[in-house]
Amino acid sequence: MVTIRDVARAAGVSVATVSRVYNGNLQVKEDTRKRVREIAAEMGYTPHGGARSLITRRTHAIGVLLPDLYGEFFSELIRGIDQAARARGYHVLVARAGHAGDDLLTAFRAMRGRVDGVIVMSPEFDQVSATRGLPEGFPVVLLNSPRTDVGSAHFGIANFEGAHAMVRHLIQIGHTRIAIIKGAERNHDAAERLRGYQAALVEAGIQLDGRLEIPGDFTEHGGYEAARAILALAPRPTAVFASNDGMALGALGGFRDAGLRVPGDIAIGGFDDIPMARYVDPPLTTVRVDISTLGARAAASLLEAANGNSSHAPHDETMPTTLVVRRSCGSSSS
Amino acid sequence: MVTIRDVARAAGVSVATVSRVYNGNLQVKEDTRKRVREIAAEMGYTPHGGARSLITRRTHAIGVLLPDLYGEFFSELIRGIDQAARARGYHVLVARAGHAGDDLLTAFRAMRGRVDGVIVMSPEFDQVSATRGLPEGFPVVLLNSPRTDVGSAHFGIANFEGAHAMVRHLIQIGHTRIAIIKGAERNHDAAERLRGYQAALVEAGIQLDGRLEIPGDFTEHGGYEAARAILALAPRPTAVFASNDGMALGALGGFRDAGLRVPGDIAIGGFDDIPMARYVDPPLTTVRVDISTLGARAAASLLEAANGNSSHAPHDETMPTTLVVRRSCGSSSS
DNA sequence: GGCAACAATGTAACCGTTTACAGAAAACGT
DNA sequence: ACGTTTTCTGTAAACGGTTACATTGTTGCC
Repeated sequence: MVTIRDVARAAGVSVATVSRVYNGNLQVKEDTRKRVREIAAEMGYTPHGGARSLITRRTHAIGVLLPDLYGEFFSELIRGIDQAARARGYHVLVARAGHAGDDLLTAFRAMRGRVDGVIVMSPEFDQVSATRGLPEGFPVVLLNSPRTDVGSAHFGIANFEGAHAMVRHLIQIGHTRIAIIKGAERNHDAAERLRGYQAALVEAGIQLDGRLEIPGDFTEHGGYEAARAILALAPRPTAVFASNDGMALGALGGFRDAGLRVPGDIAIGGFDDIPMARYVDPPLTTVRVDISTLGARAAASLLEAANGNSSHAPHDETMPTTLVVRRSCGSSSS
Repeated sequence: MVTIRDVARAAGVSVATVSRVYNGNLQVKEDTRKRVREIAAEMGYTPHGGARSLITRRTHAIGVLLPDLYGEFFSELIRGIDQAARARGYHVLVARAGHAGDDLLTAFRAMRGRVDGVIVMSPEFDQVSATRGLPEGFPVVLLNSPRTDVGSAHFGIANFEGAHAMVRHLIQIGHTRIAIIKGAERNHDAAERLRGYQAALVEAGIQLDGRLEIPGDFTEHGGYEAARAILALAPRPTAVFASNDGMALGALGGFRDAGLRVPGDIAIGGFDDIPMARYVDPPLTTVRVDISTLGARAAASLLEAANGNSSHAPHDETMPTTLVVRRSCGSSSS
């Protein structure tokens, strides 16, 4: 591996000069610069990023800690983050930071000295506490987590509003007995969506009924199971709000296997608007979230903080959601 | 930011001792070790990965260069890579290495000193050449690229065999006039799938017809456009093999918009078996590829090479594919 | 008690860069 | 010709760790 010293020796200059050439420092005579460039190219020299960042204290990379790497939600998120990062000349280090206790902390440690800041998504309440005891002043932005004093910024989704809009829509088209398939326990997004559901019902003067709040886990399989639980209810709900599209899809399968027609016999609404939502039969009414933009915004905010431009106070941004009406609920004209 | 020297001073030992404690070196007395650990924890010390890797020459990270970060193919790939990497204590650095000329080379340079090896996916023929002029001995595994002498290993998909099996299936259930929607130009996977299609036809004694080879670009929109081109053909093909599922979905929409029934009026087959394939109506007959395993295998191979265990000669592995028959082609019983 | 062997720790060189500071050479004004 | 400034280049000290080697303190053995 050829180092800056090898190049310097070959070009008959000092390492400082070579370094200056590579950093666009103007204080180098034109022909010296040219000679160094040529020799370096010839030798196949590439500056060692690690060494450089040791002294400059900038890695030009940001870390992303995610609970999971599965599915379109994350691919969209990473896409948005990468896009914003690369636009500013930054790289992206991705890692799974599991659900297990100190997993997050371990991942954090591993990133020390490798990244200029971290985007953390840890929807589980307790994990955020693990974020404490991290080097202070280290830029962190939190995604979809309950607001805390940790982190320089916080980005989230309008879970409450989205769920609220969805359920209000169901009520508007005539449903009064509406079940919800809840998201994972101790998950912040899930809790907010449940709140939105309840608020919409209360506003419409509909009595809350705990039996209509079916446990779920955000997986397709969980949705399928939930559908069976719903079928056992008497009287049967006429509509179901699944806390995410994955579960909505599972429930769709469950109902169909039981011989019910959607939306004829039972209406279903989801949340997220994953690309698949448009393709199922019937197409899924759901709540759209622009995930890649969420990621891009988070990355942009992180990089601002990392570059000291954190002029503005701790940032807290919530991405709006929009209701996307398709056929799985029956249109309002039905 | 607290360094190893701060800890050493506070604990009244030398930096060497602290370092030894953190590297599990046994040559440290039990109570010294304990004291150092306590003080370090109290001060919130975290070893600086960058500094460490400078001298150890191991970063415990691998880089992944992808042409795109969009869709389920990549999310699955990254998931597999991350899984294999983390199982061995490695991290993953993801970057888009665009289609533009020397983009790949730039990305490569940026990774120098940050990763122990790189997984490169560059289905475009010409890009691989850019891979030359990289530090020799640097572990690189190529994904879905034409075989070359570059890189320590090569992983791919059985594109030819998969396409061949798909088309043979179409022939078996009675089709003789079969169109193909081709993949992106100059793309290796696309070229192989086309070869598989042609071979299956030739084997069945069916005359090749260039007009049945519709251009495509692997996007859903491209599939939609291709469907319109196919409808203009006379006589109309009775079956279409789309070079990937995205285009198959687009074509499905195109045919439906034109009032055709699938598979009644025209059969469609795809390639990849993205999760969505199961959910569309009718469910898509396609060729399954285990993408996350592909990623995991590639990562495992890379890490072996990076750790000098490259006992075996340059590795070349092809992931098998399996035909998944669903309803979009009509079953063989039809 | 003296000496070898061993265990625990310290000293300092090194990894590949950047950059403050200093020195040399060239250009300038008088 | 000479001092002064300006431009270019070199020297060496960081950055935060690891590790070969040297040093010190113990123990075991005769």
